[in-house]
Amino acid sequence: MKKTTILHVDMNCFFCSVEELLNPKLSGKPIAVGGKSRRSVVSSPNYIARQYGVKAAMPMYKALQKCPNLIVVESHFDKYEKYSNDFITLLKENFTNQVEIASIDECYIDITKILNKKTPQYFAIKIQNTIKNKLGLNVSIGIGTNRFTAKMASGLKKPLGIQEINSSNIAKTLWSLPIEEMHMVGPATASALKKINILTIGDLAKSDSFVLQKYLGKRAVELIHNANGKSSSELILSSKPKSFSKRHTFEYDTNNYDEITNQIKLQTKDVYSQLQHTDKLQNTTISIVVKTNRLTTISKSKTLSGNINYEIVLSGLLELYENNFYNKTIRLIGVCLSNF
DNA sequence: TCTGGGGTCCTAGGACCC
DNA sequence: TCTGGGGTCCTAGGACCC
Repeated sequence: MKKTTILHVDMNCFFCSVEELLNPKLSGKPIAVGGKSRRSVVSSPNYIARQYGVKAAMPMYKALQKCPNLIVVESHFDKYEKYSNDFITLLKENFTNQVEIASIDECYIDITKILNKKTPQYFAIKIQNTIKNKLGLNVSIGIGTNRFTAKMASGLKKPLGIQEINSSNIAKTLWSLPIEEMHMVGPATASALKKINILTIGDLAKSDSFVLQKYLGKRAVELIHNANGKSSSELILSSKPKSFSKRHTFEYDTNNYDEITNQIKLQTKDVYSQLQHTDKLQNTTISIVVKTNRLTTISKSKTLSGNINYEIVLSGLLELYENNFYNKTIRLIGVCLSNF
């Protein structure tokens, strides 16, 4: 059986790169895509901004402290979506339809069947050139035998990098990295692992899955597999959305009934119109999400049986709000539709 | 005058059914 | 005369990703 070859293709600083394409005056300057209000954060900084210590998810005021001449550009999601669609279409038309969309700026490609004695590097270079020539965007490409190694590989060389992780170099490329740099290991898992002296991806690779399950539950097995370069190479070629949501952080915390319910109405309208493009409108779960301070999120939901329409959804959401949060001072309000 | 917004997946407890 | 066992659905919350 032929060995599977997966590429992970990642567009570098995607939002910023699109903004620079649309407005060439921005290039060569430190920029960050994100909101301009007092509680906004950075969605995407370009490489120049990163040199000043600006990072994604950083509060914008903090980014401006680190880089006073930072140019803040408000996001244009419709444009990013267009570039993202073009990116996927180019790959499918020029290479293979074995493409899994991982997010707005990245995908996995299974090139096993189109290799024909050529190397993965040959295709990686060809893909980089195609995206650069047709869209004007830079991509980093990771080569692996499965999604995990490909994903980790693309992160090793940026921008415009090509890196392979295979069984002969996994120890050298991956195992020395600190555990928090592993895909799917966030702050909570990293601190749990550090407590039991698992500090690097190599430590995790060599750890005992039975012991680790006591700390991480079922996830332990998959994480150890990944660290050893043995995860799934099966791509998910198409999937339907499982939920639609909207949320909004108020400029200042509020308990104002009109202000909050107006937000709920706006969000519901938006989210419901997305739902109409799906085929089924039955047994839908509606949820209200609230943040009372910056740390805690509370959600209240209920499942509506039978057929639904906009009026039923909106009155259900308003009822959830009134029954649970009326007169409470809140930081964020959100609505979510799921389970359809 | 600290930390957005849009998603996915998993887990745990309770209700309810047979 | 004091509570089995299997299964499913619903709800709430947490962790993670970009």
